[in-house]
Amino acid sequence: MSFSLTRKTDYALVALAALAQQEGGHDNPLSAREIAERHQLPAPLLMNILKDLHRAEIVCSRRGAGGGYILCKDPAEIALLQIIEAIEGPVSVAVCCDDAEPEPCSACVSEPACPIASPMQRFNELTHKFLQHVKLIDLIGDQPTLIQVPLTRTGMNT
Amino acid sequence: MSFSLTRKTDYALVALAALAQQEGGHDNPLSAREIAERHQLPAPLLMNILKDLHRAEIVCSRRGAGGGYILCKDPAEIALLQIIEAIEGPVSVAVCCDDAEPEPCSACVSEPACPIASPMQRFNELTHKFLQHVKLIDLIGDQPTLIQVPLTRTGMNT
DNA sequence: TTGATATCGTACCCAATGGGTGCTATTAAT
DNA sequence: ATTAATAGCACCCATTGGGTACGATATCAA
Repeated sequence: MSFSLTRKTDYALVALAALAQQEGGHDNPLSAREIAERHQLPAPLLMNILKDLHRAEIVCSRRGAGGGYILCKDPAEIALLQIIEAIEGPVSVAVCCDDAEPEPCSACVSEPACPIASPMQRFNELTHKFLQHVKLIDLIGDQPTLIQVPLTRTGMNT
Repeated sequence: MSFSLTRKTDYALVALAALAQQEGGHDNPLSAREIAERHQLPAPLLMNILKDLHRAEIVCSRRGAGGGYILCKDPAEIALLQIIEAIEGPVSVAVCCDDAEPEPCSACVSEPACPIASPMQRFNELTHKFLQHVKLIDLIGDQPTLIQVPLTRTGMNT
């Protein structure tokens, strides 16, 4: 079940698609409740999700009566990576052997040249680039998409 | 923490990398215990993982004394999708609105044209193609990689 | 034939976390 | 002032991923 979007991210995409289709721009925000009712989603949860999207500056909000959310960026500018990280936190695992990570994995402790490091780093790289290339518009727009993910070598410079 | 490989898949990659580097082919299998010790992984868990890889026919096994596992395919032929699915089960979520799924999601119940369907289907499509394009050799080999993931439109034929 | 070494299958346990709720504070329109 | 909305908490529960245990089976070697 891993390596798939969580349900919360699903909901986020639903909400973002709704916001993208909403007409009227800044003068016509869409409330969380409205979206929830329209798509039969649990309202309080969707509220939390929209809060997260707001914190990540993917959507703008207007409080008070008649308020709601609006998409403050172009759907072609919003990468899926942003959305996922807004909802679920940083996308990465096995950051071992990474400079940012002080604690190396068990394999690194014993091995001078950790054999996990590069495969894992490479895959994380790939995934990041992949998710950065996929934009919101690719998922809700009409045009077909071509994603190119080049993997330049890092580390393992034998 | 979602949309990342689980630790078990990490271990699987470690094991597969070890098997790929193993010399001697069918006459020189590598035991689970050997791999576990070499990389400081929990042995019983790694055994289970290798069992899964065997069930998925990614590795071949030889029982008994002097036995172990060998990579029975070319690392250029093994897609990451196979590995992940072998360890963690089918990679897909929100299969709603899919023919295979009898129970539609909440949104589909209410909406004649489910707005989630296509974004989710598209993303699953993308992810599948992505993971099919990434081969084991891409993660353990020396050459840089270029992954191209074309997304042809499906559904939503307005 | 016996023992040692492996995998094979299955069942089980525990901690982490994703999915979901509730409450209070704040902001804005009427 | 009242109502309608978001903002920020803190909390709960069921699922599942990470890890263990054990008995069965297969193979090599003495």
